[in-house]
Amino acid sequence: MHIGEITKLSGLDAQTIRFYEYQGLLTMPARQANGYRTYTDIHVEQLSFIRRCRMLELSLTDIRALLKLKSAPHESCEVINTLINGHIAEVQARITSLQTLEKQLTSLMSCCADGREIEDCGILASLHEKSEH
Amino acid sequence: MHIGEITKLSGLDAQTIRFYEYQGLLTMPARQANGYRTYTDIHVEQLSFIRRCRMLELSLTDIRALLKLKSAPHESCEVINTLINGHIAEVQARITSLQTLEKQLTSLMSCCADGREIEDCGILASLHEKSEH
DNA sequence: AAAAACTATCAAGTTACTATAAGGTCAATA
DNA sequence: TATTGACCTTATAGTAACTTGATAGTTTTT
Ligand SMILES: [Zn+2]
Ligand SMILES: [Zn+2]
Ligand SMILES: [Zn+2]
Ligand SMILES: [Zn+2]
Repeated sequence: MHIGEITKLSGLDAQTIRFYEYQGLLTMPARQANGYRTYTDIHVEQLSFIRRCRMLELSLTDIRALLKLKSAPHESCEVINTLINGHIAEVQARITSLQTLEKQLTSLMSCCADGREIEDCGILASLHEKSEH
Repeated sequence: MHIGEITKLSGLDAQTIRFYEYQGLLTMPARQANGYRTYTDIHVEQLSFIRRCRMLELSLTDIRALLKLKSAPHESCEVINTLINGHIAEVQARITSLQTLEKQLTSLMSCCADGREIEDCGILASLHEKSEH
């Protein structure tokens, strides 16, 4: 199949698919005499795998690592657990950080009321305060 | 003062300060005959303001908007409230999205146990599943 | 005088695409 | 047959906000 059909099957943009190929995440497809790429079901599977990983916001580096591990089927899968756990930790840390941010922003909002002029804006004043560390 | 001193006062890297100048976020400092930038207390204040905004993860575009508003002190500050509220909404949406992600990743982790070989890894199997939409 | 510290500019790398440009190929239609 | 339109190709640049590196000129210290 050509690239147009695999975009439909995989839900990925043609440019993105070529990009993954360039990044070494996708087995190189065969080429026709005219230069067109020819994909197989294997490519569909590979792209589905990548897409599922991306929806979990795994980085392309992480995905590359997973793909490499798949080629060593008899090693321990502990590395995979470690990778996913590391990713979970990143996500949790980011949630915590954003929750702190949300509190700060909400508190900032409470510094101002409607109908003020900009020179009296409590939000701007608060952003200008010297206090910190 | 030179750039080295203002890095200490502002907590920002010299390159970052030059970058902000290039981005039009910072009043252009005077130059000495040798080309060295000369900063004043005004620049320290401007950089502190930018830094505080960045710690709240406001974008440089948002900061540019805030700086522009400051030059119109008699307009209503409603736009500022809108900007910050919009930012809060972004943060909240991202938190929600990451919490969903965390659940999915935790559920993924439960698909595998220690001591398996990669070909039997439940995580990899799960990432390969066709089910979706 | 030589070395260390400071400053300058410019270019490239980071992430994972996305968009644009310019052009070759193919099938169907007028 | 000519041409339209859909499809494919490569290459380049842009996104966000820096960060790193290269190269070079200036000032201060030893
Ligand atoms: Zn990760
Ligand atoms: Zn206000
Ligand atoms: Zn924002
Ligand atoms: Zn496993």
